[in-house]
Amino acid sequence: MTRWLDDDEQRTWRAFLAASQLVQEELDRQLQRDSGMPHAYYAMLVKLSEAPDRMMRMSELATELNSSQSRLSHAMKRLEERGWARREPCAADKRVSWAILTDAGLAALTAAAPGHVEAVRQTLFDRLTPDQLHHLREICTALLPTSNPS
Amino acid sequence: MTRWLDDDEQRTWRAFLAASQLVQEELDRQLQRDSGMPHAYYAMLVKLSEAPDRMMRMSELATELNSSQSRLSHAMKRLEERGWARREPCAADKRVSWAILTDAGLAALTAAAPGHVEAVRQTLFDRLTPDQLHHLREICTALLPTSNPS
DNA sequence: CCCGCTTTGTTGAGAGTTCAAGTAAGCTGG
DNA sequence: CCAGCTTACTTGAACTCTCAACAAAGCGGG
Repeated sequence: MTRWLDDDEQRTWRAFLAASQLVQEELDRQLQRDSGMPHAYYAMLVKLSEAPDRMMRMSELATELNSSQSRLSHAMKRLEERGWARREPCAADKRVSWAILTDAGLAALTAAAPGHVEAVRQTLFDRLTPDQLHHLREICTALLPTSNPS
Repeated sequence: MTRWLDDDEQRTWRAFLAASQLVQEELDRQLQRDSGMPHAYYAMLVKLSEAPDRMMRMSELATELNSSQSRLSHAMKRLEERGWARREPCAADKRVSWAILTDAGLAALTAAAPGHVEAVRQTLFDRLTPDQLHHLREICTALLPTSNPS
């Protein structure tokens, strides 16, 4: 007995799918084109830049980014190759790697940020009313796992 | 003069990003795990199944799926390998390929649908109130290009 | 008619993601 | 204390996606 979607639900679902894909792809394309990095890398740079001493444990970074450890590990390898980040072993717990944002990485982030923010405005904020933005935030918060500790 | 995001906007943006990634990844994972196909393939099967004679031109399919032609072409190759679809040249316009859903493809879709719909309910509909769903639909519609013919 | 532009679609290389497997280190109960 | 479970992270293979380049067919003005 499948609980199929009715017509209204279908339309809502497809609109949500299309809109979220549109935004993600638009943002990814902008960053790739203008700054030569995918959005996933940008997010890593942001998180690291906000951390004390610009460093975080790999697993902590993965958690905050809702990323798999595998993905993060591959991505960090690329960031290291570009000189945007480096890894250091942790003396206290030898399983742990510290991910550290380098000066070059911070510079890359600083260079990329204005164009990215502008794109975010154009694809999201400029298209919605303040009321809609308020609703959107509540809706998205409701969808996130921390708000649904079932 | 970058129009930076204020604190409120930051939170809205990050919530939206996290929520839309969560839903997309959850749905993709469910389909891959239970039916051995990525969500992109599922969407192709759905569109073809709704088309007259279960066939569409490649470019039309790409447009409706908001997909690049390249992506669609690669994906269609896979679907053909699995026997879920086939391509036929169009006599009227020799540039065109018809993408056609096979019986096996329809069967695969039919088998995958219940689990997918259940996952959609669990990750989206069951977590939002009717009011929120209404708002969500309007918000997503506002984000889509057809509603912004600037 | 035909040269050039557009449309339709494919292909290959490069890059990112996923999944499963593997390594190494910390922890825990008997 | 040590066997076994868990945590942290890495690796390689398979797969998808993107981008640029390409081919082929329609189209349209001179």
